[in-house]
Amino acid sequence: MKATLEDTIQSIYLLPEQALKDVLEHFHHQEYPKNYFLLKPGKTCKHLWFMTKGVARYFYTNDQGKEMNTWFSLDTQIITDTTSFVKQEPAQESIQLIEDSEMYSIEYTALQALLQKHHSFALWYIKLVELNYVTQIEDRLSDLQFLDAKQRYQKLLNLYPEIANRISLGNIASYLNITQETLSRIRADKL
Amino acid sequence: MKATLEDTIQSIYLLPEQALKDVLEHFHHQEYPKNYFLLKPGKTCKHLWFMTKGVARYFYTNDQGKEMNTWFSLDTQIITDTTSFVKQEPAQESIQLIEDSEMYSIEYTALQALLQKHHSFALWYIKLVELNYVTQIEDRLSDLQFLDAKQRYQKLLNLYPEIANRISLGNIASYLNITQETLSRIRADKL
DNA sequence: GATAGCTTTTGATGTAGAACAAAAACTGAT
DNA sequence: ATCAGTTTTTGTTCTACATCAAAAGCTATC
Repeated sequence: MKATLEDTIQSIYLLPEQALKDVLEHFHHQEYPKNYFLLKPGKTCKHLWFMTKGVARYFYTNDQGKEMNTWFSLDTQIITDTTSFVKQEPAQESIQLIEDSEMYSIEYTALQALLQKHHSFALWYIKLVELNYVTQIEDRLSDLQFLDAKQRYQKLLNLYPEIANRISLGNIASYLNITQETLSRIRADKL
Repeated sequence: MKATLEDTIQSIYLLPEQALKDVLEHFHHQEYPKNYFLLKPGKTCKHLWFMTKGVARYFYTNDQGKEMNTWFSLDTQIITDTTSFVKQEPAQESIQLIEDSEMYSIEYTALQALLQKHHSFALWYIKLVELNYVTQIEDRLSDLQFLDAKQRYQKLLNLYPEIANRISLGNIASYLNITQETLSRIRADKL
């Protein structure tokens, strides 16, 4: 059974009926094909997306032109380039879909207006930022600091059991900050 | 010239007079000596601190008992264990002062009450979280992913020119995720 | 079912930084 | 000034993972 946008919103922080109605009117449903770019470097991130189906990857392109994944969003996650979105300044990373995907989105300006208009929505947004941005990033940070490649891979598998089927080895390796050769050896249990 | 607590608060997001007054009444001034622990693992972080003078380090103790620094706060920064504070669950890390320090603090419950009471304070807290937590952690995350030890050290020196005088080599090395031997060699320019 | 284009695996060699050990340089208290 | 404790430096060896190269396995299209 598929969660509705309303369920997702209410699960973050309960909004009174009036505010909820107003908020829902500012979200728009969209479908995008595999390989579509939600964000490219140099562009300012204008949206907060609630993905309902699909997969996205976040990546940087380094000086040698190599793409380095920093994050994946699977199915029911929130997507945005936090730094670009909150500061409304040009992004440095790309966000690209790696499956056909469906999502709801709200624009930065609409979000700001709703934050000013509804005290309850401001409290909702606090929960969203605290739980979805802060906690997630901190987790990832401590993984990078304390775990080796194999442990990071196992933790990723635990978090997203389907990841091995839906995301290519190269993309996962890049996220883990190791080469695909190393990840292949980890899978074959030679490391 | 020393910034007041009021200046610091207002620089994040301007509060109307009534809310500001109410907020200021819930902050308390404190002084703690060098080596004092603001937080120990297993304890829930109940405070948000605004340091006005001093230095703190954040660290984990790993299974082998080795302390690993994850962050420093110098002088005018905001201190808290974000994950423990926002979820009100036991912390995994320690926060310890490495100089005699002065700060203002507000308690979790007081903060929550103020968020409910003042719409403007909720908007203020959104800015605080967006700029002080999110942006900072994301920065650190991308450093860890893309820069080698020497580049990370140079960036740290750039950000806090006084750090080399106020924080020991061992503590800095631990933060950079390298051994003190390696940092010593970087300083001597042998790497 | 042959061809082309990806993706994954296997092998050999190289390197940044760890680990261990010990010396040298500070710091501070007596 | 002297001794004890801490912090920093120097030297050697070791290891996780990178890099380069090539083979093997998929998948899709005509």
